[in-house]
Amino acid sequence: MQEELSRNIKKILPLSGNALELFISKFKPLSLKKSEHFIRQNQIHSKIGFILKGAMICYYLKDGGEFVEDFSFESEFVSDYFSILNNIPAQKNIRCIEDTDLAVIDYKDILELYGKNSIAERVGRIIAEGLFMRWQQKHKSFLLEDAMMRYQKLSDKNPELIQRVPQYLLASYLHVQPETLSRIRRKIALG
Amino acid sequence: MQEELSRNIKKILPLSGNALELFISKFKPLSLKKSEHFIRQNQIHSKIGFILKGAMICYYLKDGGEFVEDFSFESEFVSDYFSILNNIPAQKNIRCIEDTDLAVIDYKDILELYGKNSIAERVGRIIAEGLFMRWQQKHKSFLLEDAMMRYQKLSDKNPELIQRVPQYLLASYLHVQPETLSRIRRKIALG
DNA sequence: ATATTTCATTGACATAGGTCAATAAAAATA
DNA sequence: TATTTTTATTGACCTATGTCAATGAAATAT
Repeated sequence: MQEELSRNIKKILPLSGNALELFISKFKPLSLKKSEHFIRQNQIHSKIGFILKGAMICYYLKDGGEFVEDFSFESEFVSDYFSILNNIPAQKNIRCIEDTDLAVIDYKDILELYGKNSIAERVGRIIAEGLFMRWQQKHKSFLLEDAMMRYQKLSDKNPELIQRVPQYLLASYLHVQPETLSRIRRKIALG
Repeated sequence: MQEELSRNIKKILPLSGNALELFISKFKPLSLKKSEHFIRQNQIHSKIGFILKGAMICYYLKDGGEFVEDFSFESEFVSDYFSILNNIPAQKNIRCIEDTDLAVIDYKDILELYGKNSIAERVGRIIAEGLFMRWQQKHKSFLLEDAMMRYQKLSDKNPELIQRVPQYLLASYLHVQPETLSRIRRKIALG
């Protein structure tokens, strides 16, 4: 697993040599079946997963309903980073929507790395900056675009996702009802 | 200005001694009148302001309309950090809604600091983590709460803001029309 | 101080999206 | 493969919120 992990991590983080090896060595493999949870709301945890193969969703539970916040696929990290940083129980759920292989690291190992290796601190900053940008853009799209525009942009930018994800979850992610997404799709299909 | 700035920065960033002084020394004062812009969409820039006194809004222009993303007050930073990090022209506008005194630093000075001072990198990480958390929570509230709930939580958490900001801008921030916010307020007042 | 402009409120009405129910299609399971 | 469960589509209807217009209040400028 470590070789595959190393190869994939190198692609997305500016790490090499000693720092990379030290980082990689802390990961442990974890395989989950479709519909199994990696993290559940209210659970204490500090784990961060890296997806080697598979697909997952992050969602909030509210009034018995699921509100999808995000999808994650190969070579992406999954965690409730907010709750880890604040040292509080998970605020959200992370569940597999396909059989999934993960490499899992504990946040305390990352904190240790921050102490040991000066490059780690910089990588931590760059990751956090990336997360900030991603979430700001997400908020921007909710502020400026309606559901149809969000759907069209998503299917332009990430057509695979549309295929890979059930439509009722995609609807939740776009913040409309499944019926509404179905009507949006029909409207687009007709032109 | 530097003394006042130093006092305020100390409150919000884990900086002291040399690192603090070095950081503070790079700021330049700037005073803007109500309705003047600090940053305009499409403009090239790399400045970050720290509000000493006053109030500002960040907003996007789309189809001639203003979409308010955020308000900022004393002891808060304002910038289009996204465009700075990506080295692209500003994506948004930042304008004073009161006469405002700023201390302004250029991002290149911060980059320099990252090289010189190991603590700076950590502060940069912590700031970015804070930004990530803030924007993720903002997105979460749009996903889980309606405009009335968002208004109520905001006025509980930040009653001063409600007083200080014109209602039509607050409406835009909550992503409803001014008429709708007016009706939300009436509904709440009646119970 | 007065005039002018901007902002907040309210009503009437239109419309997008939500809800509920039925059916069809697809996927999972036996 | 057959059966059952889950998901997608469609129609009818309802409710939220947007739009437009009028009025009054507040802020700003002269």
